[in-house]
Amino acid sequence: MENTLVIYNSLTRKKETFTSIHPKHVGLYVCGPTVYGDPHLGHARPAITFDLLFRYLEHLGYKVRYVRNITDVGHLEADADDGEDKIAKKARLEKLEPMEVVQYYSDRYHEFMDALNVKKPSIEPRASGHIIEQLQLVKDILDKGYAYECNGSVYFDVEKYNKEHHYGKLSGRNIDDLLSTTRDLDGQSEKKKSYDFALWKKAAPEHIMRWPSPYSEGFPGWHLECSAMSAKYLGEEFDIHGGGMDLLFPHHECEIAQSTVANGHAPAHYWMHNNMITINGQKMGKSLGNFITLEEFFTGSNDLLEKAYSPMTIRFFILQAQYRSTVDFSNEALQAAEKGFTRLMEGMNNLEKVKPGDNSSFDVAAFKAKCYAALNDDLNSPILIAQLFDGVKQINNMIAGTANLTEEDLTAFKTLMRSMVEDILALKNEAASSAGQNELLGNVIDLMLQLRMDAKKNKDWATADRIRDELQNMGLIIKDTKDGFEWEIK
RNA sequence: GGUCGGUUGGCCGAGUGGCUAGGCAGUGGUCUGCAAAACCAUCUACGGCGGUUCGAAUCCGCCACCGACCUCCA
Repeated sequence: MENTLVIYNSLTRKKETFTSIHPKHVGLYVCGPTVYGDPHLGHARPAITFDLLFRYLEHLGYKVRYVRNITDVGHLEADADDGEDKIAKKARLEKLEPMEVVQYYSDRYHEFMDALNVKKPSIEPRASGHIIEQLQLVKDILDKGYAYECNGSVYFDVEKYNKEHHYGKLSGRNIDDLLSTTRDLDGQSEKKKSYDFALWKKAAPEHIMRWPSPYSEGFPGWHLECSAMSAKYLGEEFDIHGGGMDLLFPHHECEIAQSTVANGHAPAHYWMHNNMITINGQKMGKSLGNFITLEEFFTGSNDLLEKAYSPMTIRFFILQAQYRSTVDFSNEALQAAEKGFTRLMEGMNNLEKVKPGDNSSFDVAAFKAKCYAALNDDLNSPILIAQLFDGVKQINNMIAGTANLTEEDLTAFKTLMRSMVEDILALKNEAASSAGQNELLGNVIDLMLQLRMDAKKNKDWATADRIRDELQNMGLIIKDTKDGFEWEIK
């Protein structure tokens, strides 16, 4: 009877019933953005996926501590052979302080996440603010003998670790396969094995972002921040670790190895990975240069876009696919999502107008059970949305008088629809909010349309049509309804 | 090359061993001074070849194609 949330655990490759370590509390860690570029559609996917999880867990009554980091240090440039920090490189190009770049893109990220109605995490720690914790972790791993120092850099000894643990258990790899498939990278010659990874990296002379350490002036390794910060804020053992599928290997694999050495056990019980957004069947990503930024979506300023798409359209578009499936971008799909979203929002508006009847023509409890069943099955948002469209159909039928609910059932139905749409999927009516921003303008438009109604009553079609056409030319959408009119700003 | 995943109707996208996914588009209808919008109804499907089964798009095998990871990536 109680809600039983089942989530797909990447670690076991199975759907598992979710049980939190501490009753009624959930620790959730999600890999956040690297702030050296404008947020794009790919960033929206994990943010929205785990926002849904965050909201649903809270809805179920859990107290959730949601930690999502900001990576502002550390990652190596793929095409650069100097091992230069990404952020430092961008900073030099733009003649800015690295922290200025970080600040700018962090703000941009937050701005667009707000637009997408993504709830802020409980804690948003920065890698650069946790150098001490990361250095402690390096020392700990060194002391335990699972790392070695070479020319001021410290590397994790994968081979040694693999003797007692399975390095690759998350991503389904084994150490022998890795040997033959790793490429040449900077510092490869310093490492004992190509699959060893850096815990601390000595900074090249031109490197701006650097911190003192017992090993060298340098910066922490690529995967260390998440191990350090998750342990700091959620404990050595926590419930759920999330992130994009592209982080599964090596990033999360390395995290597991580091944390396992430091703490004696693996960090997270459940690992969740959202799939990628594709464009023409290919992953949308920075390295491929085929990404569309969120700003471009919202303004339509990209050649690939036929028009602008609102934040809620993007959110709905992403929620229309289950998080473990790829979503293929196309204008056709976006426009379909836009229309579907509008239909859902109109249904929600109509819900307010529904009057109770003497009996109930459909089963609210069964409908409710279907909604929860969808969410409980590994956050199956597309199924939930399909159910909600059934709800919309019922709303419209009730307005038309071909369906009805008793007062008690109607109250339950309204509560359910609102909590699903507004609280859990976090979709909101954009048209209503934009009109509400300017009361004076709204009143003027209402007056004009009232005059049009009068003209219609007098069969003065010329005046009626003129008012409609001119308002439309100004960018309004005018809709006649049975007993009046509706309008919105396009 | 290794590992993993996918292939559903015009498009997107769920799911399941036999019972309508849903949205968009299309078609028919209702409403309407006209138009738009809205609402109602409705058609087209499960990559190929074998196998298991009373029955498979759903399970198994093979093949084809696509993608992800193996390098920073959401």
